[in-house]
Amino acid sequence: MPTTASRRRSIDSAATREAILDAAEALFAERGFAGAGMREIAEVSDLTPASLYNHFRSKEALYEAVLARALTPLLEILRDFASRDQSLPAADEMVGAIMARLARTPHVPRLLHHEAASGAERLQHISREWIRPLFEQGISALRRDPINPWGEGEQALVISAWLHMVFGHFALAPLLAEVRGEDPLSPDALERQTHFFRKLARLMMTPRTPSSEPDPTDGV
Amino acid sequence: MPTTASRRRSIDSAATREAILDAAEALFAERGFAGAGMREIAEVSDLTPASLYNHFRSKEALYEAVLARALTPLLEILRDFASRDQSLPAADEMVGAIMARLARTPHVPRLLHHEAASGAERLQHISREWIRPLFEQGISALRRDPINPWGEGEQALVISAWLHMVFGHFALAPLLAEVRGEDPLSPDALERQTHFFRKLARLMMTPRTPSSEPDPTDGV
Amino acid sequence: MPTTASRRRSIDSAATREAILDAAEALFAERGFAGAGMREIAEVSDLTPASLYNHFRSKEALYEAVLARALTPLLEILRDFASRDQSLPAADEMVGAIMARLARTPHVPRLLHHEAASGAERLQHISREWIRPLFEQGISALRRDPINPWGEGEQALVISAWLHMVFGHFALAPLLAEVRGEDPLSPDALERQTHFFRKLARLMMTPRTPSSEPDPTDGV
Amino acid sequence: MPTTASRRRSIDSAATREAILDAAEALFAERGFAGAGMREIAEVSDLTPASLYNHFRSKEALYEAVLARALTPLLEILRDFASRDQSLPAADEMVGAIMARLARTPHVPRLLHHEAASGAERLQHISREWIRPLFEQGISALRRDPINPWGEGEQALVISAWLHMVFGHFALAPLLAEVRGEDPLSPDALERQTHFFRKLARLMMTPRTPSSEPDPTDGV
DNA sequence: GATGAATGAGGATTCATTCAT
DNA sequence: AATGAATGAATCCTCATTCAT
Repeated sequence: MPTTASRRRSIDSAATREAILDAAEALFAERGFAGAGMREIAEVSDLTPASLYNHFRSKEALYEAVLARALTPLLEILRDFASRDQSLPAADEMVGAIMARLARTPHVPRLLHHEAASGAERLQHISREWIRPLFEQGISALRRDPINPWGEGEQALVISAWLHMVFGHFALAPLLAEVRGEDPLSPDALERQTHFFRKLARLMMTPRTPSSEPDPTDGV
Repeated sequence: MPTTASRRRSIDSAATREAILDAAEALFAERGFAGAGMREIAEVSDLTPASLYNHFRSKEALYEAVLARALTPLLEILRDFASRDQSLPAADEMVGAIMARLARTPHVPRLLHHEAASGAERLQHISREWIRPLFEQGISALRRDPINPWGEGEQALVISAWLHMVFGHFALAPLLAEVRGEDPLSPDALERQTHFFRKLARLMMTPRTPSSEPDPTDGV
Repeated sequence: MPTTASRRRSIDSAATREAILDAAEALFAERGFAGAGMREIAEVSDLTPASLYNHFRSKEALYEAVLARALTPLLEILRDFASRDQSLPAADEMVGAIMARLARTPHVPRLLHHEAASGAERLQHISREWIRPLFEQGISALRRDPINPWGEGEQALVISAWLHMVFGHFALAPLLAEVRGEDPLSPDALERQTHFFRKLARLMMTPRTPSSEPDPTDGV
Repeated sequence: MPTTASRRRSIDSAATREAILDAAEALFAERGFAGAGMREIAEVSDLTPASLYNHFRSKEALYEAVLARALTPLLEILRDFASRDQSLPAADEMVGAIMARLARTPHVPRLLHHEAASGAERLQHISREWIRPLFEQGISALRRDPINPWGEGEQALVISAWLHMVFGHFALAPLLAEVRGEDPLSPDALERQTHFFRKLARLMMTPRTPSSEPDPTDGV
């Protein structure tokens, strides 16, 4: 049974830890692992660089804690969906929920993009621990939908495409904002985007209308 | 008229310059601007760090040279497509050609992702100079296609989606390789991916079949 | 009159203090003052660095406490010998007793070596307080032995030589262990060493046999 | 064939390297590995800390270079003696020459003392590379002297004793200076010390006069 | 008496860059 | 054009120490 004092201290400590994670998440997302400095993270957290090390053993450890905290909720959403049997297209709702979630932590996709590009050691860990489950849940949801037009070999490509579209929307938001002259993360824009995704999802899940056009052959 | 010696030296110099750009492109793509070091770039180019400065004024200048060299061909492809009037869905071929091009310089999308995530000053320049034209060409191509099912407000979203899917395929390749257990950049995988993109493009350009499902309303 | 509780606490405290001194002695001996860290000392003492400061004002203070605790018994042995009048070569027994004592605290000579090499401020204190008495007792013992072959000017050198041999045996033990393939501090090795020292002591105290060899002249 | 310029640069570089080694040797000897700071070494060498790394990969590498430069001449003296067959006691001259050499680089013994006390990994290397040869040469010299009074098991102890006396004289010089009120490294003191060592060497090599005293038994 | 958290000073090392050669 | 050496600034991190609890 913790004493009042120790409970208080533990609460303070947990708050500080979260503050550090917040600062680190934003900076790592913005500048990548190498580009974000402990000094700056400390400044944003209202601490001295030395103090960070009372909470995280190293920059690496801090980074991993950021990733874990950021990715866990996503995985839980996926798991939640997988556990329910849904008659309406799974992708439709899945995307909606994830959009809502990512809207609250838009740094996550950027973190993932940085990581993905790096091809570094850490990537393996992330891939196995977080992304592969995400894929598996997505593919199994696809399989349960009997009328979708995609063959066995295309399912992974469908999931990848959604991964790119959803995560890309958030990760490339600064770029899109510049180009489109509107913040893609504003509530308004997000709603339109979600709407678009749903429309696209239904399009992608529609049983193939036997088209008269021949399948074009690539000259790639 | 340059002497033989000076022309030779100039050729050597140009070759060295390209070697540096190659090394820098790979490293900037892998680790971002901050994460790539001049020392390492020099090593890969078989030079001393000091020598890099005989070819580029600074790390910044080198980075910009890398971006320019990488993005120019893409833009040219786009311009080329825009100049021709094409009856078949523009997106279909555009994607095919860009896939083929990116397959040869897979670093480019990663560079762009790093840049996009940063939200830094440089982003403005890139956006205006490179991405906005790319968007405009894409949208104008969409508009010229009279039967596509997307409303005026959705066109930018369609282009964005394609940007995410195409660039994401290359930029997240290391991650996808881990997850899918297959290199997404292998010729085989690339062909399947292109095929998938074409199928999807036709799907997305198909005139809307009046669906019986009501348009779902978001609870986002 | 202390209460039971307070006496208990005081005993605990004393025990903790000793534990800290033990840890510190070992680490200072191994790595010198600068090389030993409070963090490590705390770990070995099963405490937090902060807790050390409940027992010692500073690292300096802890170091001095270690020295005092380590050197006092040696000085007492010396004093004890000086107080008794001994007909048999003083050095003989003195060495034996000191060997036995040092065998129990082999860190002491290493501490002294670190200190001696440093030439630092602290050295003065140690020298005056501990080493000078040791020398004086040794020299006065030499003087009381009427038949030793050493002139007045050589007495300090004799004592120095013994200091080096005895302390060196313990201080350089890790090195000797490596070289000789045997731990010089094992009971067996220590006994042989003591035996050797006694033999040498008798040799050094033997009255000079008028040698026919001329005193060699140095070509140094 | 080096150009004039490159030869000049190489000479300058070598001089700088030596300057760094000089500074490092003195500081490592005085304060040990942990106690000596790169900043201070740089200051003494009239350089910036960063510049040190143009000449040595790390503090460790610098330290090892210091040790190598310091110990090599000693080993050569030893090897030289071993190669000559000498009728007069080998130890006598060996000690003289080494004293003369150490008088010129009095830091070496202190370095060795620091190392020896540390029991660290590096010790193995030093022991095998430098000290063991020194021992072997010494013991083989002892063996070649047919009349010395030491048994087979005592030879290593004799060598150890000399190691302690000779190296101790230099390593503990700051302490002895304090205690004896005279610098043991002054030319005068060194000559007396060498003389003493020679006298002692002859004493130790004297064939055993059958003493009537019984060999004392230790009560250790 | 013990400790978790905080910190200023300093640790070694790397950074991008310059310049004489 | 190429480079070895030099460097100021910054890197991550550890240090001894303090203090509220």
